[in-house]
Amino acid sequence: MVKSSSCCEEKLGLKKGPWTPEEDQKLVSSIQLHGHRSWSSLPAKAGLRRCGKSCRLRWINYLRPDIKRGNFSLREDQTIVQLHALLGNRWSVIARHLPQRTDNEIKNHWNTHLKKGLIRKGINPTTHKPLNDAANLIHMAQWETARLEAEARQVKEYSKLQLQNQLGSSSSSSSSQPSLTRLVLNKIAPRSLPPACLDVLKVWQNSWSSTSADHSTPKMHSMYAMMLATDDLESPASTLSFPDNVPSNSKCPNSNFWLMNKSSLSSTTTITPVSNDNGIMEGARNVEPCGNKEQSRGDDDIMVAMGALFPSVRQYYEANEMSPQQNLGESSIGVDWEAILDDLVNGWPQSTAFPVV
DNA sequence: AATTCCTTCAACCGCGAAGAA
DNA sequence: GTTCTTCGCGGTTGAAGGAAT
Repeated sequence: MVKSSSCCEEKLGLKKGPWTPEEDQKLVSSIQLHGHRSWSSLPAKAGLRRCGKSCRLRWINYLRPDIKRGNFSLREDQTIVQLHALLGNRWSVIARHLPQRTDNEIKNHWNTHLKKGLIRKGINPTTHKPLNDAANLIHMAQWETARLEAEARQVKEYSKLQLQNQLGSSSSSSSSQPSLTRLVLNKIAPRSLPPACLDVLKVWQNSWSSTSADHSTPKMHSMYAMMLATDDLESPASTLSFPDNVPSNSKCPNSNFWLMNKSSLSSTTTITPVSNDNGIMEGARNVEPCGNKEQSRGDDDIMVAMGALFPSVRQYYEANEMSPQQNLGESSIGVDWEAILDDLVNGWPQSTAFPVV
């Protein structure tokens, strides 16, 4: 198969394809000497006729000294499957929890081994639910319905806001305000309220109640994993995303849903949902903050979504005067996502069962 | 032994995000 | 505020090698 050439190699005559031992040696020597702060200038320094991108990939996926090669252990397989159930195909995030493995290696291992293993066991590798699970299809449909309703309401709400803003500020020219249509088409609409999570919660509640009857095998419902695996409670199919410059009056009063953002995260206080024996999320527990976590947590968006969810969940239950068992405990802003994820990987919540290969 | 089919995984590509100019 | 450059990510490809016919 003939691939189209990338931007650089055709013009500059750069080499592509498998690396030779000589090229590897040049790359390693150069990185040892100069580091790799600028991949674009590295090939020239190293005397390589490769593009910086190719050098970076070769180093990260193959030459880096802290890479563990060889077969994946059962423990690693389980970790990958569990994280995939939570995160989806976010290989780079998954790779952070397997420090000696690269995202590319994990991705390949998933596609060649783990995915097939799940299918053989009758588990949908995308949803991590049993294949041909009629109940799951219903839940998916409920999820999608809730999402569409929430998005429609958000657009409607924003339409009102736009109108109010335009009427209120005669100084702002119409051209500086993007049209609603354009906003929708460009997939930029603000968060308006009530938050989408409340729609989601209805679905979620149903999903829990439908499974909680099975006391002998409490399960973490896929809806939960699905929610975790989405950014800010959007479903994987969501077409909306949101800018940060939403007018403050469009945000939810009496809810800290919107106050939760990446910059608000700290490792001081923690909140984690806890399942009771019936698999119902019933409270919070504190988790000791992790030690020195060098890696950034900022891009773990789903963890932000998770943190954003629980205060709103609690409020939803309180507003609906639901039983204390279904409350979700105290809200807090600082969340130690590393600890939560570690807990999940290491078997928490105790009463929930992830699909394991 | 020759051929075809299948599996694996290193490497490439395009895209979006972030930062610099 | 806009344009350009660089980086990082996820999806995909295709060469190589093994298995099946």
